[in-house]
Amino acid sequence: MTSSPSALLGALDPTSDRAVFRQIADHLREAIDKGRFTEGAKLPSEAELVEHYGVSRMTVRNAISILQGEGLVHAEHGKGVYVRPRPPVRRLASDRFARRHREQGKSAFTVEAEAAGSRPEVDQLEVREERPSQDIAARLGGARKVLVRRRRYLLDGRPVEFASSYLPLDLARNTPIAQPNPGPGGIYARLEELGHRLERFEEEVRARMPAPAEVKTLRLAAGVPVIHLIRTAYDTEGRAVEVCDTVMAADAYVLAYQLPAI
Amino acid sequence: MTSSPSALLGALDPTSDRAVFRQIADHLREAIDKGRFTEGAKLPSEAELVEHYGVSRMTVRNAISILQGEGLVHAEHGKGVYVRPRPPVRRLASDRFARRHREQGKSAFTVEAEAAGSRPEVDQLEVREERPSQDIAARLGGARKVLVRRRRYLLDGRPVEFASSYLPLDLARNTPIAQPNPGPGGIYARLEELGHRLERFEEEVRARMPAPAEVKTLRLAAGVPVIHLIRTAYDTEGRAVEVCDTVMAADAYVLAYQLPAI
DNA sequence: CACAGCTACTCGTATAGACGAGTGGGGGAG
DNA sequence: CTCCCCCACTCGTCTATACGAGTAGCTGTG
Repeated sequence: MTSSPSALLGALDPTSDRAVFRQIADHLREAIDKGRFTEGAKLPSEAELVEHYGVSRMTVRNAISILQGEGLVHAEHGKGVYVRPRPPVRRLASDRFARRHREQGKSAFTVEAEAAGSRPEVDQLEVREERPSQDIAARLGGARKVLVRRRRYLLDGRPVEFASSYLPLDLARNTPIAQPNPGPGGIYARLEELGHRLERFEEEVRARMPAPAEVKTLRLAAGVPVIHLIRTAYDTEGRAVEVCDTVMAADAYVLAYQLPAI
Repeated sequence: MTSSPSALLGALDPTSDRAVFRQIADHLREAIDKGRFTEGAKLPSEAELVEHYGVSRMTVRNAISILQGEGLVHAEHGKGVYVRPRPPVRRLASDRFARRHREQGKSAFTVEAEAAGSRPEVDQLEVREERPSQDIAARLGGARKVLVRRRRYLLDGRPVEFASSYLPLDLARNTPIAQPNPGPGGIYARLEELGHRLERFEEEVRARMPAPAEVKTLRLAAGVPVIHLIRTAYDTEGRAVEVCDTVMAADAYVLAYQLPAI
């Protein structure tokens, strides 16, 4: 016998013109915000909420779906509705492409994850030649064919990021970059060995709700947006030598940048 | 008499184990992606979809609510469900805090918006003294009281950003910074006049779904995340002189950064 | 012609009920 | 005692219905 939700949740206000399911959502949200339900805690079941508020089940489900859309809770079939724990975030430092980080044997992702005590994995690696989209082609200065490297990154078994790198084919073909494992320091190290000394990166950051394919690939919970990052790498001659298109689970990342006050 | 949706939408697959409302959502999403419904176009009404698929209205509404959660469509009471137009985005360039931009009379937001042909407004301006949250205090090096400047930014009447600046009180009290209008070049110009020459900014970027208050302030549609940006400004002595906490409508912004390849 | 009101259409909210499917615990069979 | 099955509980899907409320166009009245 679980204790009645009445101890934690108030009563509806029949005089309010706020819809009943919104009032219920408000109650639950407030209870979560105030710590009456902590991370990982189980909310009252739909049946209990129906009983407590004296409304129909669809009304209760409607309320819960609001909280799901806000990313506050997630439902587990057959078990219950739980307050979503905030997963540990991975901080992308602004110096993550500093040359000194490339001197080591492992990839930046691996080194950084292990330093943070997480278990890194790379997954779904795919290397192929393609005709680029108009956008990618334009960013690469009009390349007509590109080498694409796709891969998925996981932390402790959880997918957190899916990235596609595009390189002009004339630059990458028949080089270690076209190998699944490009070697220590990653493709940036190889690019520099090939004579393309990197000068700067440009990053564009957007946020949006994920497409269904992204929900699947990143195993995203309801109410989790994605950060869409497009990075272009330029060499010292001003040529765009790589475009990396990355989709990240927004609840797993915080991006950090340093801006000089010129 | 509107034309039947049958011309644009397929039929359900009864052998599929995908839920009916998901199949309907898939159909509509595909039709939108393929341009059979363009931006601003009206989807078939709930009644028409009920008729077309032979399902109950709740099932159709369930399907539509998926698309709303993805930010693809929005419903207008009494009118219909429309494909969400992508609003013009404001690009925040990485040099937006360059000193040369402060030399002019107007604020960065105003100058930039007018250059882009939009009508900028600043709104809900509030200046007050407060005890900072633990997080803000830590970022400001342990300040116990701060001056807070809050304001909302609008483009062409649409709220796009809500920002709060926090400055150590000992630094900002009885200066033009404590005035509602701090004068040409904004508070960064005033800080430099006060002897705090700015050296660098640190920005942290997160994305998440908005809290209800943010939905209201930014008049956010369903399925639009927010970008949460926290910027700390440091002077040449390494002191944190301002923290700016900004919440932006994610569909209105793209952030651009330049990273040197050191 | 102008305008008020009716009406048909739209989505919003809410009810009551049914069945399906995943989970976990308790009790009975071996 | 161990294992398996069943049952109770959970959320997931779907139907059918009802009324409320916003919108827009048509129509009849003044």
